[in-house]
Amino acid sequence: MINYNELTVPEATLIQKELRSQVLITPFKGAIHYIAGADISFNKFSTTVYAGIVLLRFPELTPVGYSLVKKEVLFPYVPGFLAFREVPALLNAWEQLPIKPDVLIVDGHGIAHPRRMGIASHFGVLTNQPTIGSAKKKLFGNYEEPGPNRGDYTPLTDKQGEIMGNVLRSKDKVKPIFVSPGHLTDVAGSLHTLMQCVGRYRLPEPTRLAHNAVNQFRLGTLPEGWSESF
DNA sequence: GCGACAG
DNA sequence: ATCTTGTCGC
Repeated sequence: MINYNELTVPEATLIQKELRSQVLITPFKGAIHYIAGADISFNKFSTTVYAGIVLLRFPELTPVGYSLVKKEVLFPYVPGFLAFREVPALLNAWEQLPIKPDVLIVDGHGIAHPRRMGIASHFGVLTNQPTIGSAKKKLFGNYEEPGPNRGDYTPLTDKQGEIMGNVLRSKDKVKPIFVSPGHLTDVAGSLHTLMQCVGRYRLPEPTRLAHNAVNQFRLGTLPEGWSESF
């Protein structure tokens, strides 16, 4: 694989345009037995990132274990190019998983991106894995504010009216989250699956647990590697 | 030129 | 993303 650390933004843009043709937006078939959440944590001004993937049983959402990996990253955070900063470390965490989930939820957007290549789509294409993008803020597109109750949602569209994903109120009266298909699933399917992952918090369980895990890892409370004890 | 801008 | 205490609303 290409070394993302030495890329320029123009070069990264070319890679996104190439990968874009490989993204497959199609209804997800089959049952989901395992689902996972991926996230990254780091200290401000540091080049060390702490990546993690938490595996859960589905639909119970009971955690099975987590994969934690530390890595040096030089590519800076540039809106629209998050994948070049976080994907390398996440791939290492992915390789370390003893069981691959049927679907992976990534913290960021899927095709709701200027070039349809958000981090969830990027990771999905590289691993040939069904992925869903779940972000806390909009990156690209237009939408109407969804209703105030849990479960209310509105479409996120591009400048041509094409629906890229949905804006979902995951909890009563909290800021909505942005859900879009990454790879090997579609807009309706990604929303449906994600809704089944929302518990009593704003963020879906896979993402929330992954966020907790990488933070504990960064702070030295959890060890690197694969572990089944929480 | 101006506003927007995942983590 | 991370750093942070109290504070407002349900």
